[in-house]
Amino acid sequence: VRPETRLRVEEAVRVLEYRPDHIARALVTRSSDTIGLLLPSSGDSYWGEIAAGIEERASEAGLSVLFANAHGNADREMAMIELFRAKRVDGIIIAGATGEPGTWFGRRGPDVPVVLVNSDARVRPGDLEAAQVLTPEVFLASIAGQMDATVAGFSHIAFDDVGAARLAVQHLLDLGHEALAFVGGEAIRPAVLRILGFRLALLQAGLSPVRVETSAQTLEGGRLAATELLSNRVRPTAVVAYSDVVAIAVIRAAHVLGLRTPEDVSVIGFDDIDVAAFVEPPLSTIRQPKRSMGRQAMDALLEALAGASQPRRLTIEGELVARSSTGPAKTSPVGATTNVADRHRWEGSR
Amino acid sequence: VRPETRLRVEEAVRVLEYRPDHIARALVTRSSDTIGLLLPSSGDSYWGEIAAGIEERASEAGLSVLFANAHGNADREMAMIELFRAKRVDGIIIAGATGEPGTWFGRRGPDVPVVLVNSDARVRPGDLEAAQVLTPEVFLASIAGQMDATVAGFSHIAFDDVGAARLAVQHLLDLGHEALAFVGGEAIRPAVLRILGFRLALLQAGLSPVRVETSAQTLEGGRLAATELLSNRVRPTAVVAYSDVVAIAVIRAAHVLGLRTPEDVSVIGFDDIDVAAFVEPPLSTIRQPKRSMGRQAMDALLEALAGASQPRRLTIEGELVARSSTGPAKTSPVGATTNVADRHRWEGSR
DNA sequence: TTGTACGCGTTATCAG
DNA sequence: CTGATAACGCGTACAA
Repeated sequence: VRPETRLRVEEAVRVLEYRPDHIARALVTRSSDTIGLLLPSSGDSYWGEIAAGIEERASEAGLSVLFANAHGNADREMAMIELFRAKRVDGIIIAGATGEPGTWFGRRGPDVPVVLVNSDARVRPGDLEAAQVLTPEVFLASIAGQMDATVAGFSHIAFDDVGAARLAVQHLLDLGHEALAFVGGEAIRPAVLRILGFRLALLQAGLSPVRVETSAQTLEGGRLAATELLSNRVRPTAVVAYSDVVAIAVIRAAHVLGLRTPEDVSVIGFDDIDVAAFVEPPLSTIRQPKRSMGRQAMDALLEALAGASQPRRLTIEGELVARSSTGPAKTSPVGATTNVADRHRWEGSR
Repeated sequence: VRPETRLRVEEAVRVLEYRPDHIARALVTRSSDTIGLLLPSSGDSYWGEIAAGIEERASEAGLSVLFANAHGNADREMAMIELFRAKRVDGIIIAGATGEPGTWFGRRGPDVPVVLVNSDARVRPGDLEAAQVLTPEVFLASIAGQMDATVAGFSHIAFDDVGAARLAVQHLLDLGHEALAFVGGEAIRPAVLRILGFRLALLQAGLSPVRVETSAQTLEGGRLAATELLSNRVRPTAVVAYSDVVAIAVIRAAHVLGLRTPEDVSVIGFDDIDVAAFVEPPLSTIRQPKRSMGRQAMDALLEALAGASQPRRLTIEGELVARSSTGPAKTSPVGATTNVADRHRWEGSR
């Protein structure tokens, strides 16, 4: 370009305050430089962190993000995906999906790359019960095929829930605990898998769970479930909570019942949300690298956008963060252990 | 439309899987049915809740939301506003802005409606010191004009920080406390205003603050500041923390120093974030209706979009939620009160 | 009621 | 290297 012309143009840009119109550009290039992000909810620091990682990476790559909350509602999830497509987004990231991926797109399949975060598939009715009753190996096998099928064709960044739960149990075992219970988590995939990992690890150690008490994965739900569990005559010495949020509720419920943490009952959670280190006592937990997972989800989408033909599958491992809500098991408080042993025998035999 | 033709069209829609192209539509209607949302960060449950309220209302109104995190960086803030305009959003909501609204748009002013949430203006260098040193009335007057000027032309939904701080102090006063300190909050507007309300309320009661210890508004920042404050020989009997996050850090720091809450030191925060009720002890706080504020911000934008000529100004009042982190002041532990009284005299006279 | 032409602000293509 | 012109898919206005 002739320098003189260049200057004249630049001057014109200045006085007219010209800015390229991305809408018109998108119409002709058929690319909006925008991705769609669907979350269960943005008010929650867990999904918020994942969203932050996604936005961060997207922004680096020059993409904007259109976001919506699905509120765990499969219909709304579909509607939003439809909207994203109408808005001609270049790609879609769906976190914590509750619907059935197979139904999201019509006969021709997805017309834009899709990456899933922690949402491999819908839990089928009965899965939660199956996870508690079936032999873990049998259940794991049955679920594995189902996962692959429903998620076929999508990239997927998933936390290793089974492995994380095993880590949690192992930590408690190392501290000498033998009477373990699981609290919280409804019929959603991560809960099913954490319960599974919990049972698997216990089985390997030759133990049976004292109890698996499911509940809504909220503070209130956790409180209710924990109160129920801990006011029982036969108490666990340690509880694995579905999440840090539930763990905080469990500690609180224990406190209300006059039980100290970790002296009377150890509690471990999952996720390592930001307040975990600052509650009283500081929470032991299995850390989930949320921000990094968000970035990796965006990386996978970027790859697909760049023309990768194979969807990317990534399993993210958790990491034990041992703080103060877990401690050594009391050295045989006679009466209690007898009861617990009875309970074990009963649970193990059904 | 003739019913027969209608059916023929609908059939065609079905077989071709036709969906209207919002991009092409936006080009001609000059309206993208999308708004831009700029947050300081989405990983944080405070802004996340506000975002949730905004998204909820926007969705009801049939609008999508394009979001970005500014990370408290004024340059990035400007860049994102620029991007939003290039993408032809119908309106912009900016939460927790750190930049100078006057510089966001060129000579001609904003070309789309803008609503601000809790971000009336930039704090000028010196404001934080002024808030601590000046007579509150003088400072308040000086700041009021400045706020109106920088925010002129924008709608604004703002939490009443001054009033909220007065509520917090009043609560402590009612419990018999006389030695109060403020902890946390850097040179950002809400901190300046909360410190102001804190001083104002104390002044009216004829008291002086034991200390105002500023810090980053993070768990770590709060911990450092509180440790510094509480390891001093002259300790307050109650502390007003900049936020719930800081309050949690203060309680933790107190605990590490062997101080019990609320027996040795009462602590109150602001915001009522979701874990506030579940930390140990449950936090007393001034609740901020975050989700509702988000909805109201969106309402203001919708109003402007509908053609309202006047920007909407809304001040949202806080609400005291008294839980267990605050308790009655100890009835005159002689040695301590003498010291505190001395300190008062010294502080008041400077 | 139905069909047709034009323009929205770009990019891409092709002739000068 | 420059300048003109044709799409992109939709709304709108007007003619048939």
